[in-house]
Amino acid sequence: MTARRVRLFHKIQITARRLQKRADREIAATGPLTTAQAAVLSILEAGEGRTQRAVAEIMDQNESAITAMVRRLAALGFLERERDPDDRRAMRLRLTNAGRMSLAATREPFSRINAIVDSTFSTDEIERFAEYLTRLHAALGGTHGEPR
Amino acid sequence: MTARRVRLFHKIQITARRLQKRADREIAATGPLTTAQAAVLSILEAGEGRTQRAVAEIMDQNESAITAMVRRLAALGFLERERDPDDRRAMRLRLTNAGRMSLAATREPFSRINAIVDSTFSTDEIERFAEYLTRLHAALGGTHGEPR
DNA sequence: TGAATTTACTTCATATGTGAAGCACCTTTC
DNA sequence: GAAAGGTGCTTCACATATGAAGTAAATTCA
Repeated sequence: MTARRVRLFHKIQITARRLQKRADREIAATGPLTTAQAAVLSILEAGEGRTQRAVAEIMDQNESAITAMVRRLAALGFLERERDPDDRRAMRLRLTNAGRMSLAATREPFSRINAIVDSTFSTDEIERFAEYLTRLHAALGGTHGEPR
Repeated sequence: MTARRVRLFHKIQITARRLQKRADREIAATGPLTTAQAAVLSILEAGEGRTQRAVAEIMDQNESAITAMVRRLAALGFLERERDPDDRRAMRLRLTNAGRMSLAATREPFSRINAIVDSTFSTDEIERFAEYLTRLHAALGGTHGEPR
C-alpha cells in the first residue's frame, strides 16, 4: 500500500538523521569536527588537490554547499585553497597538518559507530543493505537533472 | 574493513539526501509544500490536535525544529495553533482547509516516488530494506541521550 | 503550601543544504 | 580572434536541523 512505501521514504530520512546525530555527538566529543566536515576532509585525504567541483560531485552536493563548507574549514585552518594555475577558475584544496590530525581524531568515534552497525547486522546483511542503497541511489537519477 | 562500514554510513546519508532532493523537486513542482512540511502536515492529518512535543517525538526531532517549522506553516496558513486549556504550556496543532488541500496535492508526486521504489525493488526487498532501517534506527538509541 | 523539579515551548547562534543569479575564465566555432 | 557558450566558483535568500539557555506553567515532594 501507499502507507508502506511512504513509510520506507520516511524511514530512510529518519534513520539517516539519527545516524548523523549520533555520529556528530560522538565526533564532537572527541575533536573539533562535525561529521560533514570530516567527510570533506577524508575526501581530500584520499586525493589531495581536488577541486571544489570534484568534491561536490563525490558528495552529490551543490557547489554552493561546498563553497560554504570550504570557507568554514579554511577559517578553522583545516584546509588550504589554491588557485589552479592551469585553470584560474578552479580552486584546488589540500589538507593542512591540523586538518590531517583532526581527521585522524575522528577514526575512533567513527569506529564506535561502526561497532554498532557490526553488532546489529551480519556481514551478509551489511552487504545487502549497501546494495539496496546503491540501487536506490541509482534509481533516483543523476545529480542535477532528471533522467531524460 | 573500516572502508566498507564508513561507506555504508555515507551511503545512507547520500541516498537519503538524494531521495529528499528528488521528492522536494517533484512536490515543489505540484504545490507550495516541501517534503518536510508535508511530513508535518500528514502527521497532523493522522491525528488532529497533537502538540508540538508529540510531533517532535514522532519525527525524532528537536522541539526547536518544530517551533520553526510550525511558525512557517502557520504563516503560510496551513495549520493553526491553539493553547491547550488543560495545560497552558502546550500548543495543540490542527490543519486548516488550505493545509488539508495542499497536503492532498502531494499524493500524486509522492506516488511517483513510490513508483520508482516499486520498480527498483521487489516486495520482499522493500520489506527487508524497511526492516534493516528499523533495526539500525533502534540500535542507534533514543532520541536524546545515549543508552546508559 | 511552598520550594524544587520537570515539562513545553521559544529564542539565539550556528551548521548545513538547495536553487537562482552573477562573474570571471575557458573552450568552441565561425 | 571575436562572439557564443560552457564551466567553476561565489553570493543571496531561504529552509531545515542541532543544542544551549531562558521562560512559564505543571508537578512532585518535603
